[in-house]
Amino acid sequence: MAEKVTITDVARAAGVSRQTVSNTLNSPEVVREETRRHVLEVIERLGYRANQAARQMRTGRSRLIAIRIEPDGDGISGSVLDRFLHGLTETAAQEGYRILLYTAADDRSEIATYEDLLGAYKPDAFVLTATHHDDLRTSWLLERGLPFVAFGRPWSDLPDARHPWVDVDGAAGTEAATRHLLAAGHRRIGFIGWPPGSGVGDDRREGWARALAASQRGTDLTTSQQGATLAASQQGTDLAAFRQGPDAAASQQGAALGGLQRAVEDGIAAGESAARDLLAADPELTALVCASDSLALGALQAREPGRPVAVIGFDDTPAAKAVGLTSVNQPLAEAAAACVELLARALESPDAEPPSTHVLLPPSLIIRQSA
Amino acid sequence: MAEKVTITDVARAAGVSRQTVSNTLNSPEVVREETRRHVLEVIERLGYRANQAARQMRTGRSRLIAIRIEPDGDGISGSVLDRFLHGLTETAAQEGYRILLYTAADDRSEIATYEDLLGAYKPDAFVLTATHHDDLRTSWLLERGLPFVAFGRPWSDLPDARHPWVDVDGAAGTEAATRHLLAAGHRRIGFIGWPPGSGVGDDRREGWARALAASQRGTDLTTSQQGATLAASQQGTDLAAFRQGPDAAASQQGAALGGLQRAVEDGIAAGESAARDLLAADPELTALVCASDSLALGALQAREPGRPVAVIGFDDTPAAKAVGLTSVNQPLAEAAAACVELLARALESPDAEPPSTHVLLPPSLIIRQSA
DNA sequence: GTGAAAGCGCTAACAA
DNA sequence: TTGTTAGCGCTTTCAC
Repeated sequence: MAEKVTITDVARAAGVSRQTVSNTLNSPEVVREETRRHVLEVIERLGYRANQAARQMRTGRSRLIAIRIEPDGDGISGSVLDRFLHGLTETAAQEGYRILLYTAADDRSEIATYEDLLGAYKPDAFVLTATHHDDLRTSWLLERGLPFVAFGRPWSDLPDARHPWVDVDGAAGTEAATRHLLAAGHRRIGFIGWPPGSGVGDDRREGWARALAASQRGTDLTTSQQGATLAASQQGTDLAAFRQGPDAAASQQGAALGGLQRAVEDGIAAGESAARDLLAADPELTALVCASDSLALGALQAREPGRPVAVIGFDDTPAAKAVGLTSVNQPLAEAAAACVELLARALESPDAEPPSTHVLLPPSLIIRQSA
Repeated sequence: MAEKVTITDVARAAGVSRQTVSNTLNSPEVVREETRRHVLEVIERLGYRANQAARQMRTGRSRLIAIRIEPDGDGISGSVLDRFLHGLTETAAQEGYRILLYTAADDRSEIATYEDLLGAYKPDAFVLTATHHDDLRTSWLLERGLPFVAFGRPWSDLPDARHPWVDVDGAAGTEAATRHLLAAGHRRIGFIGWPPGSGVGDDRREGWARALAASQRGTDLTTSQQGATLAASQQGTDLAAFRQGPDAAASQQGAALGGLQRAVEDGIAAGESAARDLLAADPELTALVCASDSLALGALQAREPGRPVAVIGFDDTPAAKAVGLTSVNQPLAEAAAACVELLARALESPDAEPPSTHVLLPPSLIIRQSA
C-alpha cells in the first residue's frame, strides 16, 4: 500500500490552511517567503506529492503527452524511434510531463485511439511521428484545436497542414554525404531511394541532386561538411518558402541525372538489387548514397571483388555501426527536446499561440570505413 | 477543445439515473438486460468514455502500468526492449491498461522515480527490465507490497527476490545453437560471453556447456532443435529447483572446456578480439556461439580468408538480419503478453495472490548464412 | 432493479 | 497574506 499524504496532512503539520499549501506549490509568489519555506520543508519531510488525478479534475490538465510506438518494419531503423522516445521521456519529465504510449495500425485507428484517450486519460498533447502526405491525423487534431507537435514536416502545402513541427533536414544530410564523396574524389555518385511521393524520401534525394548540381557548377568542394552543419535550427520558417528557393532548380538538375538513381521500397534485398542494377548500368559508378541504412546495407552486399564502391546510408542505426557503414545521423535527443519545448510553450500559454512554429535540425555525417 | 460527455449526460439521454449508467459499465449483472442494452447504445451514440481521473479518485486504480525506457548501450540490442515495449503496449491496451514511461540512470534513481510516480500518477503496477543480482528495486517494491512483474528472472536465491517474473530460457537458446552446430558436423565449438556474475550471461554460457557435455556423452544429435522448442512455458516453477538439476553437472563439464571460451564486456570490438584470440589459441575451432549479437558481429569480422568459422549470435537483432547472422530469437511479444497477464490477474484479485508466479518462454533459433 | 447522497484530493473564487 | 466554500466526475453505500 502506498503511503498517501494529502494536502490536508501537510497543512496540519505545517500549521497552515490547505490553500496556503496549494498556493505554495502553484502560486508561490502569493505566499510570504517565510511561510513558503516552512511549507516546502514540511512537504519534503512528509514526502508529499500532489495527487495527479485530483489535480486534473480541478484543472483539466493531465500533464500527460501521448505518442504512438510502432513495430518498425524490418527493424533496421526501428532504433530511430526508440532513441527519439528516450529523449522525449527524459525531456518531458524535466518539464513535469509523462509519456503515455499507444499503438495503432493506421491513421484511422490512430484517430479512434485519440478519441479513446481524450475521453479517458485526457492527455494534454500528442506527438505525431511518421507524418505523410494527406495525413488524416493532423487535420483531425487541427479541427478540434488539440495541442500537438509532429516529428516530421507536413509534406503538403494544404492550409490545414499548418501546425508546429520539428524535423531533421534530410536533404542537408544527403547533400553532406554526397559532398563528402565528391571531396574524396568520386565523380559518378548514384542514389538509391524510395519511390517518389514520400516526403522524406524525396527530400533525401534532393540533397544528393543538389550536391551534384553544385559540383557541376564548379562549386568549391572543400566545404564538404557545411551542408549539414550550417543548416542551423530555424524557427518560424514559412513552409511555402521552405519548399521552393534554389532547391527547385537543383531538383531539375537531379532529374537529368536519372540514370544514376533507383527508387525501390525500403529493405536490404531491394537495396542490394538496386545497387547491382546501378553498378551494371554504369561502369564508372564508384559511390552510392542511400536513403536508409537498410538500402545501404543491401548496397554493401552488392559490391563485387575488384570493384570498390563507397556507400553511405541514412539514420546511423546500430546496424550501420556494426558493419562500419558511413551514415547520416539524426540528432534525435535534440529533436525530442524541441518537441517538448514547443508543446510546453503552447500548453503554458494557450492564448498567445503562434499557429505554426517549426524547428529544422541539421544532421551530421558519421564517417566509417564504407566511405 | 475536447467534447466532454459525462455520465450525467448519458443518464439524461437514456432516461435513467447516473447509477444505472455506472452499474451498466461496472456491474452489468445488476442491471436489467433491457436497460443495460439501452444504456450501452446511448453511450455508444454519445461517444461517452468514463473520465479516468474521476474514476481513479473513487476507486484508487489508475489503469496505468509504468516501465523504464533505457538508452541501450551500443544500440545493437536496443531493439529488444523496443519490441518488448511494443508488445506490452498492445497487450496492455487490450486489458484496459496504458503504458507510462520513465527513465532512470540506476536502481537508486529508479526507486526515487517510483516514489514520484506513486505519489502523483499512482500507476497500478510496474514492469521491471534488466534485473540483476542484488536488485534494489525488487526488494523495495516487495517491502511495500506494490504489484510488479519482472521481465527477467531474479538472479538471486534470497527470499526477498521472490516475485512474479517472465523470462526467456537463454540456456535453451544457446543449447539449441550449439546442437545445431554439432549437427552440422562441428566438433570444436567455442563460446564468447560476458564475465561471470551476470545472471543472463551465465545462463547463456550454461546452455552451450550443456550441449557440449551431452554430445560427449554421446547423446543423439538429430534432435538438435529440441532444446529450444521443448522448453515449454512453465508456470509456478520453484526457483531453487530451477537453478539446480542436471544443469549443475553440465556446468562442471563446461568448466573443463575453459580453453574454448572467453569472457569480455559486451561490444563489437570486444567480440572481435575475443574471437581472434580464441581462433589463434585453438587451430581446430570451427564455430563460435556468442552471448549477444554484438559479440557475434565482432566474431564475424575476426574471420580470416581461408578459414571458415560458423558464428551464432543472440537476440536476433536487426543487425543480425542485416548481415545474415544466425541468432537466437526471443519471443518478445509473448513475454510482454505474459507480463500483462500476470499483472492483470494480480490486480483483479489482490486477495488470492500466489506470491510467486513465473513464466519461462522458449527462444527459437533463426538460421541464416553465418551457420 | 433503480435512485439519492456522500466524498475521493485538489484548486479557483471569494471572504476575512 | 491567509482561510473558507464549492465542486470537478465518478462510484460506493444505502434506501426505495
